[in-house]
Amino acid sequence: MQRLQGAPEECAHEVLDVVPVVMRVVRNKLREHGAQLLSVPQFRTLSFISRNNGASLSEVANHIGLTLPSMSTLVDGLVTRNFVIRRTHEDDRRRMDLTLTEHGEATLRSARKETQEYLKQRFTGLSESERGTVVKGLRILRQVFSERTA
Amino acid sequence: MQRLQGAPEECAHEVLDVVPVVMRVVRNKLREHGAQLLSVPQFRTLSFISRNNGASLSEVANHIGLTLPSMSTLVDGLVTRNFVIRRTHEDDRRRMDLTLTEHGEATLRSARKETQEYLKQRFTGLSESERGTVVKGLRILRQVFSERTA
DNA sequence: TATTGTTATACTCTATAACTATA
DNA sequence: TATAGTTATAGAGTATAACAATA
Repeated sequence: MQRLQGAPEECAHEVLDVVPVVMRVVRNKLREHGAQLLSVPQFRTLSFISRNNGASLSEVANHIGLTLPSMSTLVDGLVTRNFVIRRTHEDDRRRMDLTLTEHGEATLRSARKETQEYLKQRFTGLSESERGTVVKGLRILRQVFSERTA
Repeated sequence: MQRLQGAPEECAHEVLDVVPVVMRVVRNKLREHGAQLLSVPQFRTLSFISRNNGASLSEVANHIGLTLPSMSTLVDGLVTRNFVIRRTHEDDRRRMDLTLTEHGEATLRSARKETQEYLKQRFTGLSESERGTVVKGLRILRQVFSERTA
């Protein structure tokens, strides 16, 4: 079965098999992050808002891949925890402008750092070329799964 | 930034960035599976039991990476939906023997097929060599993240 | 009327703590 | 006493349906 490495079937199979396993490690690591534990969607939401200051709720929901009500609830939690500031947009009062607080930025930074630190360790056992393959593979996956194919 | 492809940092960064995106697509696809929608943990649990007939609850929990209570609840749902048979072990009456029903096997098969079918499509746009890279990268990831490092 | 967001409701996921049954 | 599982409880994630406010 090693010979169909280039087949779409094999890609599909490996994705279904491997991605959930990696995901679980990432989730557990993020959740360990001291008192300020973050779920994966919370982490991703903070990341997005940090990169897109003043984003609207719809924009965030769309990017993260949640429905609007789900994102509304999620952001609500982030506001309560003082990670996010939510104000109505000046011109269009239906929209919300989302930005991170200082505390939100700091939490995001340290959560990202801790998690990456941990993941990094896992990769030190590999050869440089193996790591290169991992990075290339993931970049291709990002491209494949970022397209809004619905 | 393209030049540090072989660095552990870059692996960590890509994992944190890309894996959640792919995961979401997989989850949504699994959940679309007709009336018999499965969550990712449910799907993985059915897969494991199918491959390991008569597995105990602890074994399943351990493999999937859930706590025993969480797995107990999850399996409870699968039993209710007639996907799984749960009986006490003959010799050690503390243990549970888990097996799939015919219906469970069939559901698993068709959920896997539909999801893989969908994922496959996404990969048809790639070159054979790109797909090879994806497969190789994922196999390395599996190896890295299967080790019980805690 | 169309768009942006929130609220209500309901399940699943998940953990920790406390418990029961068996060995 | 140690092991295998369950039950109780609680918070987060998520969806759909119904609603409110603004354009």
